Amino acid sequence: MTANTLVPVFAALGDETRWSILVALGGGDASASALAGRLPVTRQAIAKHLAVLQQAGLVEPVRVGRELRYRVLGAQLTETARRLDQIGVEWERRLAAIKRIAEGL
Amino acid sequence: MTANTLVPVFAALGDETRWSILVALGGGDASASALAGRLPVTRQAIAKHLAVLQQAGLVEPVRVGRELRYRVLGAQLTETARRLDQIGVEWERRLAAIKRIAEGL
DNA sequence: AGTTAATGCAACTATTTAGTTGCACTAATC
DNA sequence: GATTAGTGCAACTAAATAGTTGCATTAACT
Repeated sequence: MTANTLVPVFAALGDETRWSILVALGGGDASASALAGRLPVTRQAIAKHLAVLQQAGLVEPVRVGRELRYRVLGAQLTETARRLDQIGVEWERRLAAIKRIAEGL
Repeated sequence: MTANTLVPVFAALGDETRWSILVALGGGDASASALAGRLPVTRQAIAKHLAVLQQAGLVEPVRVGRELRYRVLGAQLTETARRLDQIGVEWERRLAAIKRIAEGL
Protein backbone atom coordinates (compact mmCIF):
# COMPACT_ATOMS: atom_id res chain seq x y z
CA MET A 1 0.00 0.00 0.00
CA THR A 2 2.55 2.54 1.10
CA ALA A 3 5.31 1.61 -1.32
CA ASN A 4 5.51 5.36 -1.68
CA THR A 5 8.60 7.23 -2.58
CA LEU A 6 8.92 9.91 0.06
CA VAL A 7 9.82 12.90 -2.08
CA PRO A 8 6.40 13.51 -3.70
CA VAL A 9 4.80 13.28 -0.26
CA PHE A 10 7.07 16.00 1.07
CA ALA A 11 6.56 18.08 -2.05
CA ALA A 12 2.80 17.79 -1.52
CA LEU A 13 3.16 18.85 2.11
CA GLY A 14 5.41 21.76 1.19
CA ASP A 15 2.59 24.07 0.17
CA GLU A 16 0.50 26.27 2.47
CA THR A 17 -2.65 26.05 0.36
CA ARG A 18 -2.57 22.28 0.44
CA TRP A 19 -2.28 22.34 4.22
CA SER A 20 -5.27 24.65 4.41
CA ILE A 21 -7.14 22.11 2.28
CA LEU A 22 -6.12 19.29 4.63
CA VAL A 23 -7.21 21.38 7.60
CA ALA A 24 -10.50 22.26 5.90
CA LEU A 25 -11.13 18.58 5.26
CA GLY A 26 -10.42 17.87 8.89
CA GLY A 27 -11.44 14.40 9.93
CA GLY A 28 -14.41 14.47 7.55
CA ASP A 29 -14.76 14.63 3.81
CA ALA A 30 -15.63 17.35 1.30
CA SER A 31 -15.77 17.98 -2.42
CA ALA A 32 -13.64 20.46 -4.33
CA SER A 33 -16.73 22.65 -4.77
CA ALA A 34 -17.50 22.63 -1.08
CA LEU A 35 -13.90 23.50 -0.24
CA ALA A 36 -13.97 26.35 -2.74
CA GLY A 37 -16.69 27.91 -0.60
CA ARG A 38 -14.43 27.97 2.43
CA LEU A 39 -11.08 28.80 0.89
CA PRO A 40 -9.96 31.88 -1.05
CA VAL A 41 -9.14 29.96 -4.24
CA THR A 42 -11.20 28.63 -7.10
CA ARG A 43 -12.60 25.14 -7.33
CA GLN A 44 -10.23 24.30 -10.17
CA ALA A 45 -7.19 25.28 -8.16
CA ILE A 46 -8.42 23.11 -5.31
CA ALA A 47 -9.05 20.23 -7.71
CA LYS A 48 -5.43 20.39 -8.84
CA HIS A 49 -4.18 20.44 -5.26
CA LEU A 50 -6.39 17.46 -4.42
CA ALA A 51 -4.89 15.61 -7.38
CA VAL A 52 -1.40 16.29 -6.02
CA LEU A 53 -2.45 15.16 -2.55
CA GLN A 54 -4.06 12.02 -3.96
CA GLN A 55 -0.97 11.25 -6.01
CA ALA A 56 1.03 11.43 -2.80
CA GLY A 57 -1.45 9.12 -1.09
CA LEU A 58 -2.39 11.73 1.47
CA VAL A 59 -6.00 11.92 0.44
CA GLU A 60 -8.58 9.51 -0.92
CA PRO A 61 -11.58 10.15 -3.20
CA VAL A 62 -15.06 9.01 -2.19
CA ARG A 63 -18.02 9.14 -4.57
CA VAL A 64 -21.19 10.40 -2.93
CA GLY A 65 -23.98 10.76 -5.43
CA ARG A 66 -22.84 13.11 -8.10
CA GLU A 67 -20.14 14.67 -6.01
CA LEU A 68 -16.58 13.52 -5.50
CA ARG A 69 -15.45 14.00 -1.95
CA TYR A 70 -12.00 13.57 -0.49
CA ARG A 71 -10.85 12.55 2.93
CA VAL A 72 -7.47 12.77 4.60
CA LEU A 73 -5.52 9.56 5.10
CA GLY A 74 -3.90 10.12 8.46
CA ALA A 75 -2.19 6.75 8.15
CA GLN A 76 -0.04 8.03 5.31
CA LEU A 77 1.10 10.92 7.50
CA THR A 78 2.11 8.63 10.34
CA GLU A 79 3.79 6.23 7.92
CA THR A 80 5.78 9.09 6.40
CA ALA A 81 6.68 10.28 9.88
CA ARG A 82 7.91 6.81 10.77
CA ARG A 83 10.21 6.67 7.77
CA LEU A 84 11.45 10.22 8.30
CA ASP A 85 12.24 9.45 11.91
CA GLN A 86 14.18 6.39 10.88
CA ILE A 87 16.24 8.48 8.46
CA GLY A 88 16.90 11.12 11.10
CA VAL A 89 18.02 8.55 13.65
CA GLU A 90 20.31 6.95 11.09
CA TRP A 91 21.88 10.33 10.37
CA GLU A 92 22.51 10.99 14.02
CA ARG A 93 24.01 7.55 14.40
CA ARG A 94 26.42 8.11 11.51
CA LEU A 95 27.32 11.57 12.77
CA ALA A 96 28.05 10.14 16.20
CA ALA A 97 30.25 7.45 14.64
CA ILE A 98 32.25 10.01 12.73
CA LYS A 99 32.67 12.14 15.83
CA ARG A 100 34.01 9.13 17.67
CA ILE A 101 36.57 8.54 14.93
CA ALA A 102 37.48 12.23 14.85
CA GLU A 103 38.13 12.10 18.57
CA GLY A 104 40.65 9.40 17.85
CA LEU A 105 38.85 6.50 19.45
CA MET B 1 15.68 26.11 18.46
CA THR B 2 13.08 24.21 16.49
CA ALA B 3 10.35 26.84 16.55
CA ASN B 4 10.18 25.90 12.90
CA THR B 5 7.10 26.16 10.83
CA LEU B 6 6.80 22.80 9.15
CA VAL B 7 5.92 23.84 5.62
CA PRO B 8 9.38 25.13 4.56
CA VAL B 9 10.94 21.96 5.93
CA PHE B 10 8.66 19.81 3.78
CA ALA B 11 9.23 22.07 0.80
CA ALA B 12 12.98 21.64 1.30
CA LEU B 13 12.59 17.85 1.49
CA GLY B 14 10.37 17.79 -1.59
CA ASP B 15 13.23 17.91 -4.07
CA GLU B 16 15.31 15.01 -5.35
CA THR B 17 18.47 17.05 -5.82
CA ARG B 18 18.36 18.24 -2.23
CA TRP B 19 18.04 14.65 -1.03
CA SER B 20 21.05 13.71 -3.12
CA ILE B 21 22.91 16.53 -1.41
CA LEU B 22 21.86 15.28 2.02
CA VAL B 23 22.93 11.77 1.04
CA ALA B 24 26.25 13.06 -0.30
CA LEU B 25 26.85 14.89 2.96
CA GLY B 26 26.09 11.69 4.82
CA GLY B 27 27.11 11.85 8.45
CA GLY B 28 30.07 14.07 7.66
CA ASP B 29 30.48 17.56 6.25
CA ALA B 30 31.39 19.00 2.86
CA SER B 31 31.55 22.32 1.03
CA ALA B 32 29.47 23.29 -1.97
CA SER B 33 32.57 22.98 -4.14
CA ALA B 34 33.32 19.48 -2.88
CA LEU B 35 29.72 18.43 -3.46
CA ALA B 36 29.84 19.81 -6.98
CA GLY B 37 32.57 17.27 -7.70
CA ARG B 38 30.29 14.40 -6.76
CA LEU B 39 26.94 15.59 -8.11
CA PRO B 40 25.88 16.39 -11.67
CA VAL B 41 25.08 20.04 -10.94
CA THR B 42 27.16 23.17 -10.62
CA ARG B 43 28.51 24.57 -7.37
CA GLN B 44 26.16 27.54 -7.57
CA ALA B 45 23.09 25.33 -7.88
CA ILE B 46 24.28 23.36 -4.86
CA ALA B 47 24.91 26.56 -2.93
CA LYS B 48 21.31 27.60 -3.50
CA HIS B 49 20.02 24.23 -2.38
CA LEU B 50 22.19 24.41 0.73
CA ALA B 51 20.70 27.82 1.47
CA VAL B 52 17.21 26.34 1.26
CA LEU B 53 18.21 23.44 3.49
CA GLN B 54 19.82 25.80 5.98
CA GLN B 55 16.74 28.02 6.00
CA ALA B 56 14.70 24.93 6.86
CA GLY B 57 17.14 24.09 9.66
CA LEU B 58 18.09 20.80 8.04
CA VAL B 59 21.72 21.67 7.57
CA GLU B 60 24.30 23.74 9.43
CA PRO B 61 27.31 25.66 8.09
CA VAL B 62 30.77 25.08 9.54
CA ARG B 63 33.75 27.28 8.66
CA VAL B 64 36.92 25.31 8.06
CA GLY B 65 39.73 27.55 6.91
CA ARG B 66 38.61 29.29 3.77
CA GLU B 67 35.94 26.78 2.99
CA LEU B 68 32.37 26.70 4.20
CA ARG B 69 31.22 23.19 4.94
CA TYR B 70 27.75 21.97 5.78
CA ARG B 71 26.56 19.09 7.86
CA VAL B 72 23.15 17.47 8.18
CA LEU B 73 21.18 18.05 11.35
CA GLY B 74 19.54 14.69 11.90
CA ALA B 75 17.80 16.08 14.95
CA GLN B 76 15.69 18.35 12.78
CA LEU B 77 14.57 15.36 10.76
CA THR B 78 13.50 13.42 13.83
CA GLU B 79 11.83 16.50 15.28
CA THR B 80 9.87 17.01 12.07
CA ALA B 81 8.95 13.33 12.08
CA ARG B 82 7.68 13.65 15.64
CA ARG B 83 5.41 16.55 14.74
CA LEU B 84 4.20 14.90 11.56
CA ASP B 85 3.36 11.74 13.44
CA GLN B 86 1.39 13.74 15.98
CA ILE B 87 -0.62 15.36 13.21
CA GLY B 88 -1.29 12.01 11.57
CA VAL B 89 -2.46 10.45 14.81
CA GLU B 90 -4.72 13.42 15.47
CA TRP B 91 -6.26 13.02 12.02
CA GLU B 92 -6.92 9.34 12.57
CA ARG B 93 -8.46 10.11 15.94
CA ARG B 94 -10.85 12.66 14.45
CA LEU B 95 -11.72 10.35 11.57
CA ALA B 96 -12.49 7.57 14.01
CA ALA B 97 -14.70 9.91 16.04
CA ILE B 98 -16.66 10.88 12.97
CA LYS B 99 -17.07 7.27 11.96
CA ARG B 100 -18.47 6.49 15.38
CA ILE B 101 -21.00 9.27 15.01
CA ALA B 102 -21.88 8.13 11.49
CA GLU B 103 -22.54 4.65 12.82
CA GLY B 104 -25.10 6.21 15.12
CA LEU B 105 -23.33 5.70 18.40
C1' DA C 1 -38.30 16.76 -19.47
C1' DG C 2 -36.00 20.84 -17.78
C1' DT C 3 -33.16 22.91 -14.47
C1' DT C 4 -29.55 22.93 -11.43
C1' DA C 5 -25.27 21.84 -9.37
C1' DA C 6 -21.57 19.22 -9.71
C1' DT C 7 -17.32 17.58 -12.25
C1' DG C 8 -13.83 17.43 -16.28
C1' DC C 9 -10.99 19.43 -19.65
C1' DA C 10 -8.31 23.04 -21.92
C1' DA C 11 -5.91 27.28 -22.59
C1' DC C 12 -3.78 30.90 -20.73
C1' DT C 13 -0.97 34.06 -17.28
C1' DA C 14 2.17 34.99 -13.76
C1' DT C 15 5.27 33.57 -10.41
C1' DT C 16 8.60 30.65 -8.60
C1' DT C 17 12.42 27.87 -8.87
C1' DA C 18 16.20 24.87 -10.64
C1' DG C 19 19.86 25.49 -13.23
C1' DT C 20 23.34 27.90 -15.89
C1' DT C 21 27.41 31.23 -17.06
C1' DG C 22 30.41 34.90 -15.83
C1' DC C 23 32.99 37.73 -12.89
C1' DA C 24 34.75 39.87 -8.66
C1' DC C 25 36.74 39.01 -4.31
C1' DT C 26 39.37 36.71 -0.71
C1' DA C 27 42.09 33.69 1.84
C1' DA C 28 45.58 29.84 1.68
C1' DT C 29 49.74 28.07 -0.21
C1' DC C 30 54.17 27.79 -2.84
C1' DG D 1 54.25 38.30 -3.97
C1' DA D 2 52.01 35.38 -7.39
C1' DT D 3 49.06 31.70 -7.91
C1' DT D 4 45.35 28.95 -6.72
C1' DA D 5 41.12 27.29 -4.77
C1' DG D 6 37.26 28.70 -2.63
C1' DT D 7 33.24 31.75 -1.88
C1' DG D 8 29.73 35.54 -3.12
C1' DC D 9 26.93 38.08 -6.18
C1' DA D 10 24.30 39.02 -10.40
C1' DA D 11 21.93 38.23 -14.67
C1' DC D 12 19.89 35.17 -17.43
C1' DT D 13 17.11 30.87 -19.28
C1' DA D 14 13.98 27.23 -19.00
C1' DA D 15 10.78 24.59 -16.78
C1' DA D 16 7.38 23.78 -13.30
C1' DT D 17 3.56 25.26 -10.74
C1' DA D 18 -0.25 28.00 -8.62
C1' DG D 19 -3.86 30.25 -10.12
C1' DT D 20 -7.32 32.00 -13.32
C1' DT D 21 -11.40 31.99 -16.85
C1' DG D 22 -14.36 29.61 -19.93
C1' DC D 23 -16.93 25.90 -21.65
C1' DA D 24 -18.65 21.16 -22.12
C1' DT D 25 -20.63 17.38 -19.85
C1' DT D 26 -23.08 14.73 -16.68
C1' DA D 27 -25.87 13.33 -12.93
C1' DA D 28 -29.48 14.52 -9.44
C1' DC D 29 -33.94 16.55 -8.27
C1' DT D 30 -38.48 18.85 -8.93
